[in-house]
Amino acid sequence: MRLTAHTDYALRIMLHAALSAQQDETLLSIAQVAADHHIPRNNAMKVVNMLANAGYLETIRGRNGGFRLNRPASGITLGAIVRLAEPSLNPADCGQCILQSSCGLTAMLHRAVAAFLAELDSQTLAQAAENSSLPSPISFL
Amino acid sequence: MRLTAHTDYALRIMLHAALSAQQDETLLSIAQVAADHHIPRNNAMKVVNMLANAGYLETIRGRNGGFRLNRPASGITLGAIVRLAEPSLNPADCGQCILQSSCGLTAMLHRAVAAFLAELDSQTLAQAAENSSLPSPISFL
DNA sequence: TTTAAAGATGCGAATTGGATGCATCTATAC
DNA sequence: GTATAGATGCATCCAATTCGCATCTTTAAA
Repeated sequence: MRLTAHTDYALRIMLHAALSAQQDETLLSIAQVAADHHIPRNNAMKVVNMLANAGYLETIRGRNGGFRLNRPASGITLGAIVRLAEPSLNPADCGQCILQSSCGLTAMLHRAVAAFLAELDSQTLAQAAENSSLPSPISFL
Repeated sequence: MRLTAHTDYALRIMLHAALSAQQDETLLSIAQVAADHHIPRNNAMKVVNMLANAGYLETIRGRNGGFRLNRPASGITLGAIVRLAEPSLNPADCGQCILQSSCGLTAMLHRAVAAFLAELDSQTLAQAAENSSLPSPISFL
């Protein structure tokens, strides 16, 4: 019953981007955000890339590049981020089970996952940001 | 977003025990159930032990021993089994996060997990058994 | 036009939780 | 007393995940 580290990172990075967007239009650098959150730089890159490919972030290459939210935080749900980042949303692998189709558990598990995601779908990144704040200074080596 | 194999096994074994209890009072043997479900015998033992220690199963040692439900299937929820078997119900490890207490995500994640478990709490093993049936013969090598 | 900064991407190593097997012990029926 | 079946601890293995390295592309500044 755990999310992968990538999903965790994705949520943090998106929240960070949302909080940053509240203040100004400056770009965030992957390296800086990774350092701030103690996330390995390469992992942060992969997560930012994934989020950018999905349209949630805008990335600008080259010197003075970086990334920022690509659309309003009010239009992005936490559920969407989790769905994107999580490699599997099947709590169990029923493929080899002898009960197969005559099993009352699978339907139940699906409903439980649906409830989990529904809860996350009910809150937007903007709402999550309202209840959050970045420590200042954000970089406190 | 996966349950561990042990949790999966626990659900299957409990369902199996419930279905078996519907028919007669005979004991199930761990070895047999493990073979039926293609679960490694040692793992099945550990799961049965865990379930027995938690009071869900009764185990009888020695020759002609085995196990069976220790209380009515109508009084056991799927949520209870999952809570028991799952080693962690924290979808993310927030321990080292710089956002710490000023993070709007943790509360949300907790609510999502709560929704997941609530859904599983809403159905009993007896109800799950109603929608299930063991293949016959159960051992079909 | 050269250089430096910053993102993009693929590959492979390393780690770590989980799963499995082995050995041994205890209990009980026959 | 012996065979069977569960109880339990230890050791090993395995695979998903995580992480780092190397290399490439892009773009702004010098």
